[in-house]
Amino acid sequence: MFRGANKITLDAKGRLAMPTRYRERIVERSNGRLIATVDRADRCLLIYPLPEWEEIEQKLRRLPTLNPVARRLQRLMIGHATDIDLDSSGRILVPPSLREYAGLAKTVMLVGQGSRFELWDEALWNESREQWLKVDESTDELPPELSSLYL
Amino acid sequence: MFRGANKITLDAKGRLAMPTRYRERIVERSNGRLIATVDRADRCLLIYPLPEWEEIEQKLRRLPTLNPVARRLQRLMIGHATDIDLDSSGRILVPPSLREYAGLAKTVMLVGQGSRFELWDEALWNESREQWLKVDESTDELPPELSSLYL
DNA sequence: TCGGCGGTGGGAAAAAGTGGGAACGAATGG
DNA sequence: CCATTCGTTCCCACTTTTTCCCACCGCCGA
Repeated sequence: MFRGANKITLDAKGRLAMPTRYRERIVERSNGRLIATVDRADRCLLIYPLPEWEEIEQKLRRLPTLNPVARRLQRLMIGHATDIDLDSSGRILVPPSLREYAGLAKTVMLVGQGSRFELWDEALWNESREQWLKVDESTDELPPELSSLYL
Repeated sequence: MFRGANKITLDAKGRLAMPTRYRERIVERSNGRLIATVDRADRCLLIYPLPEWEEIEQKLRRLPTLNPVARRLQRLMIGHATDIDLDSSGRILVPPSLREYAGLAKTVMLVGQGSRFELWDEALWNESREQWLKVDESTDELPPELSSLYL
C-alpha cells in the first residue's frame, strides 16, 4: 500500500517522476495504468491504480441518480477521471486541465493514502496541513469509529 | 516495550544512532524495519516497528473517507508515514521532510512510549515538559477512565 | 594500559531525479 | 492529397541525492 509524502517537481512538459519505491508496486498491480481525478472536497487530485478505480467507479454508478449529492459526486469523480500511464522511464504526464484544477505549479506533493495517491500543490499542502494541526479534536465530536481508536 | 528518554545527536546527514539497548528488540520484532510519521497534535515524530504500524494503518484505512475528521487523520498519519530501516551500524536516517516538520536540529530526544518511540527536538521537548507540569489537572474534569487510576 | 564496543564522521559507488533533443504520429490547412 | 506544424513519446546524458561501507575516536571495563 502507498504511504508517505514526496516532494516532486514537474518539468516543463508537465511530467512527474514517480518515486522509485512505488513503481514496482504500480506495475505489478495494474501494469502501470493509473487513473487521475479530482477530489470532491479539496483542490487536489486523486490517483488510483486502474483496478482500484474500477471498483470505485462501480460503487459510484450504483448510487441513486436522482439524489443530488450522489449526482454531484458522480459528475466530479467520473467526469474528471483520466487515464494516465507510467512511461518508459517511470514518469506520468498530468493532463493540463487537471493540473489547472489543482493549481499545480512547479513543485507538488505526492501523498500516499493507502490504495491511492493524492497530488497537491506544495504550498497548498503545507497550508492545509497547518490547518489540520490547529483543529482541536475534542473527543466528544468524534464519530464512534474514531473515539475508540488507539494509536 | 520501549521506555525512557534518550538525548541523541543527529549527524550532518540526518542520521540517528539508535541506542544499543533497543536495537536487539527492534531487529527481532521487525527485522529492523521501522515506520516514522508525524504526531497529530504535537510537533514530534512517532516511530513504530513495522508490525505495530500496520495494525494502526489498517484501523485508519477502515475509517469512512467522507468524514472530514477521519480524512484529516489519514492524511497526517498515513500521508507522512515513511519506511526507515536500521542500517548496518544501527542507525536510522530521518527523512528531511519529517526532520523539518518536527524542527529537529542537532540534538533530539528519543522517548520510549511502549509500542513506539517519540522523537522530539530537544528544546521543544524541554519546553513542552514544563508546560505539562504547569497544567493543573483538577480532578473533577477527568474522564471516567482516569478518575479511578492509581499510579 | 590495552582491548572492545558504541558513537561519529566522511568518502565513494550506485541509483534516482532532471532536463533536453530527436523521432514519430496526428491534425490542420492549403 | 500532400505538406507543414504541433504535440506527444521515447531515449539519452548529466547532475544530485542516497546508500553503503570503512575508519577514527573516545569511553569504559578488564
